[in-house]
Amino acid sequence: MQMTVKVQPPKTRIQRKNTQAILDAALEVFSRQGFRGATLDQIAAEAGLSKPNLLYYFPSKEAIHVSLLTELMTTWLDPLRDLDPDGEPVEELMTYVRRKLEMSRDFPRESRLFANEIIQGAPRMIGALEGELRDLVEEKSAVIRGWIAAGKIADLDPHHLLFSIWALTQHYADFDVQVRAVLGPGHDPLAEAGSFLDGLFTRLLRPE
Amino acid sequence: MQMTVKVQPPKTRIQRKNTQAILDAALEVFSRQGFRGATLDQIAAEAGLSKPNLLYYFPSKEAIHVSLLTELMTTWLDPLRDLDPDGEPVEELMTYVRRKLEMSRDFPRESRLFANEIIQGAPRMIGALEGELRDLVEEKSAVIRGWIAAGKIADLDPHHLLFSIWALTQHYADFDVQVRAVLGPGHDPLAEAGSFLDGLFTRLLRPE
DNA sequence: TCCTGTTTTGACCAACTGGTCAAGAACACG
DNA sequence: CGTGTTCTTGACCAGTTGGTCAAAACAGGA
Repeated sequence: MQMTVKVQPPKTRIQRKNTQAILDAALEVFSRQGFRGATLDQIAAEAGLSKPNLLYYFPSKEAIHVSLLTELMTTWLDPLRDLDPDGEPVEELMTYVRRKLEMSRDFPRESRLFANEIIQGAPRMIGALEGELRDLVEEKSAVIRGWIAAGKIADLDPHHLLFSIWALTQHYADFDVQVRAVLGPGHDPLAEAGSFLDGLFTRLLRPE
Repeated sequence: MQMTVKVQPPKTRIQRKNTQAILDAALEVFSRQGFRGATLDQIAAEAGLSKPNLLYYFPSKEAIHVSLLTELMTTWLDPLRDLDPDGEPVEELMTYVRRKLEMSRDFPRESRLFANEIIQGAPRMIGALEGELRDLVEEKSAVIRGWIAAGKIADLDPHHLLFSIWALTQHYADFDVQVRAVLGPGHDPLAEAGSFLDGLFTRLLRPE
């Protein structure tokens, strides 16, 4: 029966290959078109499979989308999870910024998938945002407040500090087209962003 | 004939009222669902009109979308246009930041419409981005470089400075759902963002 | 009041959408 | 090689989509 296919990690070689191809194709299409704008035909074509074949591996369009979002939520938060309370404060935060920017460079489709979901009102993620994400942010905010109290970094609202890191790094993935249009050819947006954000957060975090 | 309706600003009272209702409804729907995800039925329902009646005022779904984007492009760039080369540099840039944040507060749907279009790869806006927008950015970048050379503000890449302003302010409109989920109840995200960004850009722009 | 131009709509259409199904093709393995 | 399982697909379906059209309802000036 089919349950095996979706509940547990795929077993056979073919299953592994095809579910991966489907998720990859779906990421491509969903990240550009959003959930409603994407069609199973597009995803099937992109994956090099027939539409009924897609639906052999996933029970519905929604299931593919949810599968992507679930996987994303975990890996997306990893860099923040790694923020070490016992590390050197400025260095810890700068590392976080750099890792987030690397993710914009290496996984722009994932970033756009996420952006699409949020802009839509996060119909399938609101739970995770108010649960997992909120808890993690609360935990790390406490750490940051500790650093501030210890005079290690400037006095900034931890929530909005995190928002600013998200906004500034994800912008280079989500608005990539605009960034490139404005910069014109002969630029490496992500490399430039690297040194710009390095300077920005160095200034911002430095205690008075 | 119909041409009159769309080419020139509507003439009769009814035309003015209905085209406005349509554009407003379309903004609501497109900004949440993106172009492909939005349907004429949704827009018609939101506008309180029948679908054929929509198509009496606009020749197609695409025409409504283009109409919104065109209007948006102008008003969206106004604050940047107002950046005064002869003003006090830090004050000019802070004013720009504040106005952009006000737009996120007062026109979040417009911000999301724009974000949707860019994330999709800007199929209907790439021209404006590489033309109008790029030219304006180039002009203002020169102004900013002048301010830097005069030692009035810190030495920052003008392009990426502008990107950072866009990213930080629009984040509060586009990712509103996430911001509220993380902050929880009892917060006024936009107000807090106001003072946070004020502090951020004060530190950032201050010459060493 | 009547008449002309404007506005509105029900009925309709072809293309597309997510999803089903039964039957066939490919595969694994004794 | 045979056979049970996994994989693949063409044909199909009902609901939705953008868009058309002719006819009806309406507005407002003479």
